[in-house]
Amino acid sequence: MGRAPCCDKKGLKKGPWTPEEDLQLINYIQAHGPGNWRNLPENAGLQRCGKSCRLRWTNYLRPDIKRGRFSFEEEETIIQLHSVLGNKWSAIAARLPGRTDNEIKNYWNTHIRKRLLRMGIDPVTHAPRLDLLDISSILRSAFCNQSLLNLQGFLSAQALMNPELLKLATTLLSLNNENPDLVSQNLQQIQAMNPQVQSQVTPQMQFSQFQMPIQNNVEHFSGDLKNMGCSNSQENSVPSCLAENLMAQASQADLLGNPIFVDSRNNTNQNLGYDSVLSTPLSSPTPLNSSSTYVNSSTEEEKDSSCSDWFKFEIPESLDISDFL
DNA sequence: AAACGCCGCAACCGCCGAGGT
DNA sequence: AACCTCGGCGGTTGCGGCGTT
Repeated sequence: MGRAPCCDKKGLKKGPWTPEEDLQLINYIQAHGPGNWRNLPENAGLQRCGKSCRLRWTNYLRPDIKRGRFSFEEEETIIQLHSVLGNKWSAIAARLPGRTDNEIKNYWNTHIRKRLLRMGIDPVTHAPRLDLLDISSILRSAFCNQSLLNLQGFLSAQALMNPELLKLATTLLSLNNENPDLVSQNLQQIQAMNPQVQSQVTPQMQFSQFQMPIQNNVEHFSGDLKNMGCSNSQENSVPSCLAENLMAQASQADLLGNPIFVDSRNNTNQNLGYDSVLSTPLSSPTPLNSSSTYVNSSTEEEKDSSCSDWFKFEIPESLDISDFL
């Protein structure tokens, strides 16, 4: 049985709301409350359907609506929540007081989604796009923009997604004969986080001291690719059979590229990004692992630059990386 | 200055689930 | 159980503003 329209649409006005209509709606709701949206237009003297009134009120006229640019913290929150909730805009909006689902949806589609795509991150899975992951460009970008190479963050956040990247990083460090202290320092940090992982590669590199979950994911992931009979997806989206793997891998690092180190001793994450998201009360949104501040007047390019920090890592000045570029 | 194209956002559309009868 | 209404949600559209040519 076909559904009856929410109201008789004959003679009802559509399109942009006028200030007079807005005032009428505001005055009515302030005096009587929304009540039954279906009957509201008639009672308020508006030539609109109830649905239009409700949308106008909830998305624009509500007094607690926050207008203006999204802050960096809000943007981080949206990205993290989207990675968990998907396109559940209302659920995301519930954690961003003053923001509507429509506004968040628009902001995602017009800003965040495009930025993620530019960065080679699939906005659906939040994993690097396998077909576009260009190692040299990532490295070039990072090396040009930053003189810092945070090896552990780099490897944990990115190498686990791509065995080639892992190999490249290994080679990178192997070139670092002139600065063994840095290698030692990084490895000590890694070892401190995973003391039980045994060495599998060369003694000087000891890359297997990285987390076993990473290794397992890489192997598992490679296996999936083999099973699919494809080694390089042509599609933007990740094949559905890979989605779970990718999400699992993505969960190893938060969206700022900060690795979520799994402590195999007690099986807890040292970076509780998602947990903090999920446990955040509705009334008190938190910056979600952000120590940075974002000025509203920043440009999109500045935001891109900020996001380039996702690939930030430290690199010693003595390390010649030109061979890779 | 005009034409054109792109982009952002408000608003609309259609579907769905919950709840009432 | 079947039907109906309503509110809510996500996807899509279309208009206006802005930049470029």
